[in-house]
Amino acid sequence: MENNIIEITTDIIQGDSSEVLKSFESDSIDLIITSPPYADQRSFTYGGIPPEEYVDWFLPITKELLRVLKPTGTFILNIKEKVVNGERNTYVIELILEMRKQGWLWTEEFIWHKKNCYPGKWPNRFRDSWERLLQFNKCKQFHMYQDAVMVPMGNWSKTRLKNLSDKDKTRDDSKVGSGFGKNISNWVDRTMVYPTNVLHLATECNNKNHSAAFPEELPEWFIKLFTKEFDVVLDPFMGSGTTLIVSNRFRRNSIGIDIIPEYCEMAKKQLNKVEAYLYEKREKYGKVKSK
Amino acid sequence: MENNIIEITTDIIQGDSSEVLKSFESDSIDLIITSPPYADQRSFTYGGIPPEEYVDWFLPITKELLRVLKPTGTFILNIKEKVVNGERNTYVIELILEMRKQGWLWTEEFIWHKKNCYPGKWPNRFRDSWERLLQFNKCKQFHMYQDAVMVPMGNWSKTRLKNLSDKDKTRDDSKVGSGFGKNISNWVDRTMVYPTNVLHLATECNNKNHSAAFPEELPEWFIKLFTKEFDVVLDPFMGSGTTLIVSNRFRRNSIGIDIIPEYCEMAKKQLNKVEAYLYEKREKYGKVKSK
DNA sequence: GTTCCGCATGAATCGATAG
DNA sequence: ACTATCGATTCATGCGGAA
Repeated sequence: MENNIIEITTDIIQGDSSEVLKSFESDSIDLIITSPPYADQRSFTYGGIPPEEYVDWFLPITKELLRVLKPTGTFILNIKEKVVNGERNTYVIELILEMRKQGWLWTEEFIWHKKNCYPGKWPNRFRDSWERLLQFNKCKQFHMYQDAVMVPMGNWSKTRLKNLSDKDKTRDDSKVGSGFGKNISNWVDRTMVYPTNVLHLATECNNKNHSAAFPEELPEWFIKLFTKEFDVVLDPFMGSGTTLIVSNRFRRNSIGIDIIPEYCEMAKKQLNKVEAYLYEKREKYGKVKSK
Repeated sequence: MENNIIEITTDIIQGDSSEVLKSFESDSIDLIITSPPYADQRSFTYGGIPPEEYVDWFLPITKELLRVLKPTGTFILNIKEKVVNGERNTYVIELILEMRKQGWLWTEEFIWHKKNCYPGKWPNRFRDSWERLLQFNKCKQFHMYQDAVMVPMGNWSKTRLKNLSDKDKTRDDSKVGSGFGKNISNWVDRTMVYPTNVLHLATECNNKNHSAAFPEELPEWFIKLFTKEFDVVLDPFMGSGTTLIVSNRFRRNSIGIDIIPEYCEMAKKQLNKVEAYLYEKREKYGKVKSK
């Protein structure tokens, strides 16, 4: 058979996830990754849910997510409890317990260490520089592609990660052995190492309007770790669409849902840019291989 | 009044914390910092508690801890849930919820990022390189001395911390009051910054036998942050006595409890070494000022 | 089939030493 | 003072075998 282009589909659905998801087929999603609106007492702009209602608000959605996820799939939930009345609120840990009652397995908790976190100073509290990345699964036997997220070891990682475009990454990795001679030959044996469950990423999100945006590296890491090409990624709180853009870039199908029409528009615009860019690339570099 | 030596007391009590603590005076402790035996299904060597019994086992102790803590005091709990049957067990988050019912405030959760974590490779899991440091308080108005844990900014921190042996540290700190003050105050403006709630420490403890040891930097950080000189520090699961040794070094009174006689002996030996050393120092550098 | 325990497997960073 | 080695350190999991 000849090589042909397999289209990567990227769907944006405007609506309430708890309703929209009901029309989804069961066992159809490979990875759910999302950063839901955090509980917030004050700003009710973007679905700001009061902390005490947060669990009840979220559970109907996680119930549908459990249904639509493939048995081998994974659900990554980026969340962090707010300080309410001088205390860390408990809605996140209550949510974990309730989700387990629904049938979710709480497989792991990754830490996202935000290297440049919000500035500020308080008399009885330091700056909060980490968030939870809760991993939930349907079954113990889920897909995990660990090799896809190996990182350069030691101090190289820092200097290297600074100035790389997307393409430099792969090319760099394959060419490391040749160019620099003896210095590098020491490293060649074991340049790449497995990461741990602590992620060090700076929080640089392009879309400052969205209240719950994460940097592209975050969905990228989990998309590489838990999906392969042509798998389906779902973000039930799409926001500005970072998850979809990254999915598209790495040739994963994706679906984004958001209740706010403006975000859907914004995500569409972003995607059009990306797709135009990708189309150019295809023309330039030839057609994409089918799987 | 003349300068005179105020003795720093360091008490070691062999026994079960849930019983021993009952004889303690209420509202008498400034800081509780401890790393209790983690739940473990398998090894019952050091009070290995099965996960499903962990909360019930711990709650009577936290009840007493709440009583003996000063209203302005803090309780730091170093803990991490094990993987049980492919899932992160929930005993830690259940413990948080139950402790709040006792009256504790869950003020903050620090992350201890263990830079050199346990080896291993598993098909569906990366190495676990972080632990929780849960901060509990009795009242919202607790003592916090943020300036005491400011860190040199940028790369200096690394290079400085590298070259510090234990002796250098003590010498540093004992001299801070006198000669070096001015120099430091110059730097404070631009080189010292407040830390965040993520601690980066390597796990190297001198006492290899103890199954529940943390590195000295950990209690050091919290002792500086939450106590001043001559305050009282309590470790209800003393183990090899790291908390007491550090308390002593920084001129805090301390009390350690452990159920295992061998650990009490070990801690006493360690302390004797330290005290002999300190005595030498005093002779050399003159008497210690009273408060 | 269950559940239990023992044991082999397992990776990267830090610190000190030497060049 | 910087670099490159070596050696030491680490509160784990999953698997298999036994009860």
